[in-house]
Amino acid sequence: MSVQERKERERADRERLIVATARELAEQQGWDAVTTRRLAERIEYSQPVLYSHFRGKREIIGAVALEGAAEMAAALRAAASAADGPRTRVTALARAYLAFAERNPAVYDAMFRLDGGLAFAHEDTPEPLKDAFAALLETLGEVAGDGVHPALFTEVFWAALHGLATLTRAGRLPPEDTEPRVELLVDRLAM
Amino acid sequence: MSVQERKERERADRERLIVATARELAEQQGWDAVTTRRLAERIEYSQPVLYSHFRGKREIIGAVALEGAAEMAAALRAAASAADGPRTRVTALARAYLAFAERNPAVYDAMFRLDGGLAFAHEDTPEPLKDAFAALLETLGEVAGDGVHPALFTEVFWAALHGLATLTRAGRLPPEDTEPRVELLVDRLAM
DNA sequence: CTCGATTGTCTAGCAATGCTAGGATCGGGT
DNA sequence: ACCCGATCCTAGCATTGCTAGACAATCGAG
Repeated sequence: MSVQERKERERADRERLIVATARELAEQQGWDAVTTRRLAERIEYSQPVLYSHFRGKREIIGAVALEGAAEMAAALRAAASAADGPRTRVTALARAYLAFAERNPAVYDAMFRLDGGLAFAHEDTPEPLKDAFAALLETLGEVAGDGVHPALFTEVFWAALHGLATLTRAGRLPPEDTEPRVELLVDRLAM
Repeated sequence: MSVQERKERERADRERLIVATARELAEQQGWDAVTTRRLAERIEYSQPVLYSHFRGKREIIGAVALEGAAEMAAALRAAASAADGPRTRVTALARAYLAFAERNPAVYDAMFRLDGGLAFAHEDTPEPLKDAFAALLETLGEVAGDGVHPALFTEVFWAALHGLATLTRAGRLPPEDTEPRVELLVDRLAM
């Protein structure tokens, strides 16, 4: 039985290696550079091995997205818990969100821009994604205001952050004024 | 001289045909289905003809984006001018923006999601893009509030709209609650 | 310890993609 | 009528995601 366990462990290790390598490569040279061949070469296996772990490239992107979602949730909670007072927490949360997007552009793309074959807003939404939304909700729910559904408020606030993140990264918004944008957003939206 | 003029006219016609066909195909089957071969077949020319008009696929996407930007600017202005009172105008503008994104998903993708090789927020930003932003600014500048730079306010509001549009289209947000989201956004952000 | 079977991995190849070189063909000007 | 240039197409390249089939290593049974 121990033999089989070792094999499973090795398999799991290799799967982690694939995901980590894909992420690394994407952060270094962009997702376009993440081809199955290059990825296979980096992990020092042949291409078909990838397909014994994942159904295809999409699933690899999805795996990176899930890993990123977990990290993001942790980062958001850490930032929020370091601040006190609901509004301060919201500001810290917003800054942490945008900082995460800026520091991990490839991961952010995997989560929200690319098609990782993940389901959202459904029953079968993967746990890390639901948890990342929950992390937002925890802090944002406090400042939704009377008569406003916390989830709805969180969606709107999240959409605004997502818009800022993507438009900035795509060069649609000059990056210098990020801070005043955050302040304006929190000032107006949070009650 | 007339011969040359006719040729130029025909060339311009064909270029419009290429852009229109690319857009149509993208709206019907998504941008993934817009391959140079399929596109060439639809316009009843061979592939290399495309490259005598555009440097590559990116530029074709860019052309669709510019066309879309002009349309969007017109749609936004029409919606805004049909409403009176600054806040009502903003609501109308927001609805028009999201409606445009929903009705022309491929065009919206070309404008903001895909890489069309266009420059933003620079000197050399194409006119239609600057004009679309101007259309937003005209209406949103009125409700920026005291001491808030109209352009900055417009950027934030735009980012929020963009976030709602993309997250909804990507299935990240359930589409039913779009209207209350818009109301919340206008309620809080507009002064 | 040996042998068959199963499991795992790689080589080789497919169809589709964006893009380009080279030759054929058509038309206008002299 | 002829030539020359513009215009267009056939054919092909390298790269992509993905897969079939051959090969080797490993494990369990006798």
